[in-house]
Amino acid sequence: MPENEKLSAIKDRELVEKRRTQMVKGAMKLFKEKGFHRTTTREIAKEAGFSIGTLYEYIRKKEDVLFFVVDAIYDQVRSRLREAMDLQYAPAENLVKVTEAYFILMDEMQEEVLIMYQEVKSLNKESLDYVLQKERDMVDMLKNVIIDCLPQNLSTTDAELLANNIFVQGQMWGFRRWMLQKQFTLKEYIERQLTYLKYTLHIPI
Amino acid sequence: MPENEKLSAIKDRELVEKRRTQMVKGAMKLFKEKGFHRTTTREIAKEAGFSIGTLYEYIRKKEDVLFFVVDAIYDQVRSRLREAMDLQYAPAENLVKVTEAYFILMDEMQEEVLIMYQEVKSLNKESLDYVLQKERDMVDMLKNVIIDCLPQNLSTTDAELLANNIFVQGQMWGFRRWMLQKQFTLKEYIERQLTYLKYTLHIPI
Amino acid sequence: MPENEKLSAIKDRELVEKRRTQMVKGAMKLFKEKGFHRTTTREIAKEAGFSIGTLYEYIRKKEDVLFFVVDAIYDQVRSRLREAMDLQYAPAENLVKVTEAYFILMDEMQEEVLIMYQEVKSLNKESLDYVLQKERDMVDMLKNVIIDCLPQNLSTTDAELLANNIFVQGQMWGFRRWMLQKQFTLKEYIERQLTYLKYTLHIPI
Amino acid sequence: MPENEKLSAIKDRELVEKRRTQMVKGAMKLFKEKGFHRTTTREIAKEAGFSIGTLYEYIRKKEDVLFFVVDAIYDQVRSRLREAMDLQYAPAENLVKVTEAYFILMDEMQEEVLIMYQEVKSLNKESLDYVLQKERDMVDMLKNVIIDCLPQNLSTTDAELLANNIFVQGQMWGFRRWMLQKQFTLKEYIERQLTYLKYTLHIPI
DNA sequence: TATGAATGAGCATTCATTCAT
DNA sequence: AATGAATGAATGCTCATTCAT
Repeated sequence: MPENEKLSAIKDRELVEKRRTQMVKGAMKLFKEKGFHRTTTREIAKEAGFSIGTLYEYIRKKEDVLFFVVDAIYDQVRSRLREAMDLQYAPAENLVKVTEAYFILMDEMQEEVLIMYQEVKSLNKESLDYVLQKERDMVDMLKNVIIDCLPQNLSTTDAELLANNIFVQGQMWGFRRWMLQKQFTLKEYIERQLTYLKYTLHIPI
Repeated sequence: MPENEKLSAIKDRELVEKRRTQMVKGAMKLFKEKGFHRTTTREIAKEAGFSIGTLYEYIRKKEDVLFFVVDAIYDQVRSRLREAMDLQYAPAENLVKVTEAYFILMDEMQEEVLIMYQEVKSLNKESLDYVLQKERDMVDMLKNVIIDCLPQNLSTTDAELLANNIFVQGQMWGFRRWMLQKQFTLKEYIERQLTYLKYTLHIPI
Repeated sequence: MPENEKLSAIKDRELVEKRRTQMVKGAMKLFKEKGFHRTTTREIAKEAGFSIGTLYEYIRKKEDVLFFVVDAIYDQVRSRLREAMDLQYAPAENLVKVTEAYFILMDEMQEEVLIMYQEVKSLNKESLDYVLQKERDMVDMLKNVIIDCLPQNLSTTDAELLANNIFVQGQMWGFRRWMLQKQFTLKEYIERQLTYLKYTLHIPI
Repeated sequence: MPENEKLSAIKDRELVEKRRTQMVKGAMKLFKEKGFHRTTTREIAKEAGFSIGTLYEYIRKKEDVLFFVVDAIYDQVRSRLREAMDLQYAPAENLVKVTEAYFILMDEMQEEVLIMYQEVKSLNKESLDYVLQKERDMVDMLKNVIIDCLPQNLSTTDAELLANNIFVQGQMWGFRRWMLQKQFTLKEYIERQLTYLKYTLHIPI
């Protein structure tokens, strides 16, 4: 968020960070259980371990909590995705490793991803743009990994679309769990999706 | 909805149907604009063309409106998907036609699909199960079309997963429009996704 | 208030009138006791005899209550002032009678006048303009009565200023009661102020 | 204020004085802009140049700030009025000079006078009495000047009432500015009011 | 059947005041 | 003396739901 700084009346930056962490942790739990709209600011404050008055020393509006939560989720996903990309392999192997890591990550963060999908619309335009840019960045990371494996008949534009496909396939493991997780184990799911991807990219199985 | 019947105090079935149609139409418009939580029952009644008192003759809780809306969306998608499947072609051709039709449909119903994704969590367990069953049915329809084109190395389980992939790729055209619709026209999007699908299914381009 | 109509969600005009009367009566009592800011909307509703929800069916914001109260006060003053002017006397006599009536009126409405003086600043610009116009109208009424008694050396501009003087002298009987009402009875106060006025206008005592 | 001393926990009298001056200056500015109720203690502290904690070292309740502000206004008016009275003229001339000075003063202090009129009711009884006594003192000063010009047919009681009239006419220049300052310049206003006063007191023009 | 006035629990947000440092 | 983080009671306002007509 651009004017991150102005959001809090508290001067001690470290304290702000600490309280925000408490807040995000508490709010995340509640949002998972009942969604943003059904969670009250009082509940958030209580779950975070401080009073409603204190909560409002660190935010201006309830919506700010949502922003901090969504932002934290994105950061978490991104940092873990980066880790996976730091291990350098040969292009095809790298794609497999990164995709696997991403799918495993999405499995672990199912609830958080659901929050993003269902509540993001409650953010204001500015926060939304900010957050969507983070998503674009992550897709770009995936895209670059794909580009390294691109066969001659596919372009970087294809890489972009395929990155989106993988991205959404990772998310769908969580938000379609009622359908997918009855049919597949995570391992099976990953294997099959990777197989389809390899066919598409003409990578030998 | 299982106890569809109990929902309304009104006896005249036709009237009930008429009022529900009005209600769904009005509510859909409002949900598209501001989501379920931000829409009030008063607004729904007004948009539907009757009073708040009358609205409550046809529902018991605000949530019922959401159910009717989501149900109507599913029915709409399903019936249009059926139409597309009624035209019989050779298996591979059929898959292409049905997928194309589905993607075009998802393009037209972007807003409605967004409602489903974002508000479904507000349904109670019973309604949710009912609605998810409809989604399963539709995935099954797609799955069957895929099965007819399945190469030897893929199983019906793969068909199921691929059906899910297509299903979500259709939806993602709408809910990731901020990313996809800047890069692709609908036609391009469909062509590319079909190409990847063909590679996966070993259908010659 | 210009868009008086839009202020209420209730359709029955008569009921609106009735409820507003209740509301104004209750609010006036509370404002006299503790002022606008110290009075809560809940107290207003209770004093008016209905629930907080009902109160908000008849207003949009707390400030609207203040407007209705101030408006009612002005209307009351104006209508009683009109009555006094309807009795036709000779010019000088008329001025005396009207001024007397006005002072008596101000004595009776001390509390209400205090509300006007102390709370009017809480009205928004539009309401304030509307209300000040009413005050101008009343001053004009007084001015016209004075004009009929004007000696040669005074102009209509003087009449306007003298009208303002009388107007404020009437109000000051209430808001400076802690000083004036210890020294003078109302009768004495009126007599003396009239005497000074007669000297100024060269009316023989 | 009677227990002026008890109000602050700070021992150093000079410091107390300095802080109060800062506080009054800042609060006055804010009260002019938005009134007492709409100004928060935080804003007052900030405008005064210290922290909210420090503010509360020099007051006990928010209301105390109002008292200090009103008290300061009264002192300012009184001291300037005294200055004007120190220049000794002949009685009639003196009255004119003092009244002129008072009107000019009221013109300069319009905003402050408005604060007094509109917020004084928020003071507690004790502070109110204290403050009203100051107003009485000032009226007395004016009264004495009038007494020196009194014609035979008017008593000291008349002098008191006429002092009140002048007093309020000075204030009304500010609080009825929306009406008066469109019709008159300050000079015109003063001239006319003085003329009426002279007629009343039988002072030759 | 239809209406819409009434209700009040519930919510986000504010702000005077305190107190440990 | 000064600071500013913490508190929570208080408040304006909303809105799903009911029910008398």
